[in-house]
Amino acid sequence: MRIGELSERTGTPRRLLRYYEEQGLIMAERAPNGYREYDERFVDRVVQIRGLLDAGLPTRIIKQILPCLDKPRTIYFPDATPEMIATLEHQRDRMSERVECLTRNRDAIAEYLDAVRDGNPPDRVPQESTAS
Amino acid sequence: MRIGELSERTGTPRRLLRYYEEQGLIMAERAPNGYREYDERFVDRVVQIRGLLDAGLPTRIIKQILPCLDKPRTIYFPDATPEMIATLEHQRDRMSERVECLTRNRDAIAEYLDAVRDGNPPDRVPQESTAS
DNA sequence: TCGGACCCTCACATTGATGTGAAGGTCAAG
DNA sequence: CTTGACCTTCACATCAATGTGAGGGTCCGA
Repeated sequence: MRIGELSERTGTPRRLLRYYEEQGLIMAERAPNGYREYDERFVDRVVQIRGLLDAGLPTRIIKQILPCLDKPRTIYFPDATPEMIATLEHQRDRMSERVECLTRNRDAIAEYLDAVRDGNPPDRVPQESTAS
Repeated sequence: MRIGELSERTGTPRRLLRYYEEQGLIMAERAPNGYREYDERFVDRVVQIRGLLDAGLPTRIIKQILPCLDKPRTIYFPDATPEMIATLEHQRDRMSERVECLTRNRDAIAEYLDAVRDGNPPDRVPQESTAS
């Protein structure tokens, strides 16, 4: 598919698809006329990239971790330098911190919302019984 | 405490503490001489702000959700407008999405690291053998 | 063959979070 | 009283992610 379709299917402006390529996050084939040509797996890839960007990771880091995230491993273990390992471990831990922070605050928001909805004093333990 | 101490205790540049104030995230008292004066609870507050910023939330949103996160509720339920409720629900869901994305990718990194460690000879101990 | 819908590159603008430094006030210790 | 370590505001700089648009090529259908 070309950039327009990928853009629509991922909800990502063309401009950004080109930017991600410039940053080395995706590498498109080129048709003889110069048009970028993407295959199906770029859809998930782009969605994944956007998710990570939204979660606060810079493209520089995303570029480093993306290669390890392919389902069929394309990166051989011997290619992993000690520096890369260290980077990955660090990023893994940083991501865990982010998860904790987000979870904590999200739960606090949820608790607040529950309290507001119930109109009850917030000194009780809220419980879920609604599945929307 | 004054801005210097808060800066040191939170690992946050003074510049940013003033910026957070400018963005309405914290409101410092002023000493008669104009110096900002912070009490203990600002330490946690600033750490929390930084965590949320790092997790991709803009100051605009953080400002909206912070008031609901105080341990002893300072915001009364009647103050919650429907718009605010909707905003909070939306942010709560967005944060859940972020958590899922981060968790998924972090687990993939962890899995990769495990595989690398298993597949590599144990001479991966951090040591410099730079024969460059 | 022409128009419209694609695509290309290039380049400048903007926004949010930050860095940095100038110019100056406050205050405690020497 | 002076010095040095604080603090103040103001303002410009940077960086990453993104917006926007000019200027131009490609290709398909009327």
